[in-house]
Amino acid sequence: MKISIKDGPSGDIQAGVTVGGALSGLGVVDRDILAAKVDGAVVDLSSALSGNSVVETLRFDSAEGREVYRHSSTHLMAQAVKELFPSAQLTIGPALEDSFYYDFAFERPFTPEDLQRIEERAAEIIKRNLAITRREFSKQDAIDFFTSRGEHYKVELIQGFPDGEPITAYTQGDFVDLCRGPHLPTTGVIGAIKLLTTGGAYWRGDERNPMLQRIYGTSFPTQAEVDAYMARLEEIKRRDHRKVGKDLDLISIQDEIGPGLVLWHPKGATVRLLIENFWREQHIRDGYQLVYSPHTARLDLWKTSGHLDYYRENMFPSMKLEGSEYQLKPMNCPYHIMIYQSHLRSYRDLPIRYGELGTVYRYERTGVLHGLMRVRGFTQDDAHLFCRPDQMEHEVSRVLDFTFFVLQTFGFHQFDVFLSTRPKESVGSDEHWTLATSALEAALKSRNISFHLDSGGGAFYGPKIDIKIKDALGRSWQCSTVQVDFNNPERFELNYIGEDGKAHRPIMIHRALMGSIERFFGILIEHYGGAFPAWLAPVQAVVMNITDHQHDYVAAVVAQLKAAGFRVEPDLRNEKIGFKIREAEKAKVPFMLVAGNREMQDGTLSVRGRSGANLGSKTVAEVLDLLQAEVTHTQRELQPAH
RNA sequence: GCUGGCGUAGCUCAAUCGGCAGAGCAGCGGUUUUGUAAACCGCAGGUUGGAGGUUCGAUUCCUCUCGCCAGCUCCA
Repeated sequence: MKISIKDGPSGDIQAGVTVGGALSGLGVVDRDILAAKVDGAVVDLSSALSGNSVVETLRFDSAEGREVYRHSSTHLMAQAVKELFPSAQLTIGPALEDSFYYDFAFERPFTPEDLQRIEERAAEIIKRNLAITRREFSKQDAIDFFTSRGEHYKVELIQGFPDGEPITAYTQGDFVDLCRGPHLPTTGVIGAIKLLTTGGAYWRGDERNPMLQRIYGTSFPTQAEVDAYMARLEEIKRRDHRKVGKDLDLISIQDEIGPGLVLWHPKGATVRLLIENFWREQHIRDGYQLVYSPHTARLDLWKTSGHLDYYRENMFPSMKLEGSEYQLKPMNCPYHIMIYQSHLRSYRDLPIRYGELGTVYRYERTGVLHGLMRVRGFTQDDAHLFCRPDQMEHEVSRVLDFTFFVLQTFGFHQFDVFLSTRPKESVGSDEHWTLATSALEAALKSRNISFHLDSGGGAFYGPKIDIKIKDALGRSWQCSTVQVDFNNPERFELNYIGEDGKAHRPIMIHRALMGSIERFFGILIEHYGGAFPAWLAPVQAVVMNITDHQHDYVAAVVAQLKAAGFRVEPDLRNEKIGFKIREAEKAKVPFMLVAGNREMQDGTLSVRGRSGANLGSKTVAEVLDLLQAEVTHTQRELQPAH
């Protein structure tokens, strides 16, 4: 049979030879080959070739190769666990993006000491270099086999599999695991394994099921790569917005105030103010009308909107007042709808775009609260667009342009875009769903945005586009969302008078660019590690004197810089210059302006950039230009694309 | 909400077996007048998250409770 290796040789190979055999037969000998893709399917190197095929070799540099590598790593870890803790039962153990986990049914949580031992045992199993072999069972044989081994969770899994299809398991030494594969040829292929953490996880992800013990780990071809991965985890920890937020005195969340309720300290509030000012300016420029709405409303409003039926478990309890009930707002939409409703609208009025930095309150279960990322009171950068069906695609395109422009201004340049379509349970006609979904898709295509399809992932009231940003550490965060809503226009009986003199129902689009200011701020903190660009830095420069002689000079310079609109603070304390520099560095101030006698005589300042850059001596006028240039650097990006 | 872990000074952390709650930094008062990431001396700082219990005696052991952390589930 004819075998051709992708990007490699090809030739005749005897039928029935394994992939690995074919590779070596064609002279492709490479210990880094982990598995192969034959006619599109990822297979073991030990799998047999049955006919003419195109074989693509998979190494650690491909996502599929890494998946096989991590998957075999979970088996390696599971084998180590079974050897040390025979009573632990196997459940499932998949590969993640750059790590893996395995869930065990075990009578107690694993301790860090256990982890240490498991890791050592895993390293030992690597040294044993056990062959990893595939085995097929009939369903009944598989059930008998795993029952005899006491692996009751595996048996439950097998029972859920369709009848008649062969069931596969992989064996390495005494260890056998139910698994579809594929896997590495031997345990010795794994270079370095590192176990990370333990935690609880429900069987099949359902909180009514028993709690299993999950162990997370990672593996790489070399120890150096493991070390680099661990260093990255350290960096993530170092940038944690909860730590940086405290260190830089930006925000606090205090027991006395309540969980998930954020206090914005002056420096955090300064950054927020800058974000909000930018947001408002740009919205006005982009044709939005800004509105305000109260934090509470009669409960009836939430009955009409349907929130009481669909969202109650996420709402704060209502409060009684003067014989009626009031509800703290979990959403801004009903208010914007009521503003729309306050007049009879003409087709000429549309589109109407209402924007609000609207603070909402949602009851989140205690276990899900997380710093600024998940809170109970937060401000959405919300807007609701009311438009005619024929305007939908254009409006969505505008929102997309606006979103990318805003996100890029804040230093985010990588995005993952998802288009979510109709879920099983939904309202609205097929016609509406098709119209809206194709409008969203057309808008994405018109902007040449590549996206992933999340089939059935839409809201019950309409399809949506979600945009996830990637931060400096490559992590994804969901912020922006554009959602079409068929539900609210119906519930509130929204109308506009068309050209034909008749009432028509407008389309409503919900959208948020940053999502929540709290979360976005948390992401920004971690993205920049607290070192905000000059236009966002709460303090842009600190002017420091070397001795008391320059006291008045520094005070005068600060006054001058402040008058020019910059956020500048003096540091006139009786401290050595090294100490003042250290404090300003710790506070992540972009510029440190030092004045000694030399500078005072020349009317200059010695300029130090963040993290030690010596920018030399500059006159006060030159410093003003420098600061202006830094701020304008961002402002240049502020030109909307349309 | 569930499983596990943890709450000690503003911050970071000590305190042996249940036996006088301690250090560094920050703060305050002095000394020092300093050249690019930590000058020196002194002072002050605590209901050990909260409530109850065991005990001659509880930061330490037990119960409850509040909060935080990790994981699960859920989400902006």
